Amino acid sequence: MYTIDSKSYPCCTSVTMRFIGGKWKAVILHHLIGGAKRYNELRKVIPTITERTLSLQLKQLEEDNIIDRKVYTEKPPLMVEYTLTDFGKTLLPVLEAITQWGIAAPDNSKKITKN
Amino acid sequence: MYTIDSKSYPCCTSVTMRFIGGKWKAVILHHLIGGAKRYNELRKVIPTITERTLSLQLKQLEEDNIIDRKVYTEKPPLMVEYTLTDFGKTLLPVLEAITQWGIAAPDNSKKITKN
DNA sequence: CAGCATCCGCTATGATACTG
DNA sequence: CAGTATCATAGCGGATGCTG
Repeated sequence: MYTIDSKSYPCCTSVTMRFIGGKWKAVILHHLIGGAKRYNELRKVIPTITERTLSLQLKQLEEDNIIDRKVYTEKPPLMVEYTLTDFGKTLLPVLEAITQWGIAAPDNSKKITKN
Repeated sequence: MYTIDSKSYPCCTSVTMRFIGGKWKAVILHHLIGGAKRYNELRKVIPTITERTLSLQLKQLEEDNIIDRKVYTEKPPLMVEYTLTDFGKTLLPVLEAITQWGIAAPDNSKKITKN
């Protein structure tokens, strides 16, 4: 049994899902593998996420110390960059496995269409 | 861009999360890696899941052709076994990566307590 | 044993408009 | 540019009781 922020998780698998579960977190992290990205750059590569949701997910990832948020300007227009922390980088093998499966999946399931 | 059941997914990562995302699916699959398990066996190894949720998640995994449901009796008491399908087994590398990260995570983050 | 039925609150996600 | 505010909704997950 594991405890995170006063909540219980029954096994190691559920611990991982606590950090990268949900609809968007793995996708965001996937796009940060190549290096730092700005808020609007993330929006462009994930066109179906809304501003609000992206904002909330980034905040949570930052709280979990998986990504780092750096502000480069004092006054508008703002310039903010997001990068993986060292802890976040320990997720690389997981993200890689998730990505590879997603690439191969359309060949293995009729439900998935690539277009 | 990918399409599954008339919904759009912006990248391969989000496709994978469509199948194993959420709080429980990866946990359930993790416990099926070793072979077939019955409904109540799953409940025992995942004590914090409710009957209803386990039931719903199993149904969804079955619909996605990730697990197979076999009924071995005609009349009560019922005997039902769940196993990974061949398609489900393609998830093994992903589940393995998720599990390994969960095992190592408490050493890398102060937020996680093992007890 | 392996579930379904019902009710319900919470959280996640979304649409739109606005701001430092 | 990088968000926040507000409002709204859908689905997840839970509690309890019942059934073939």
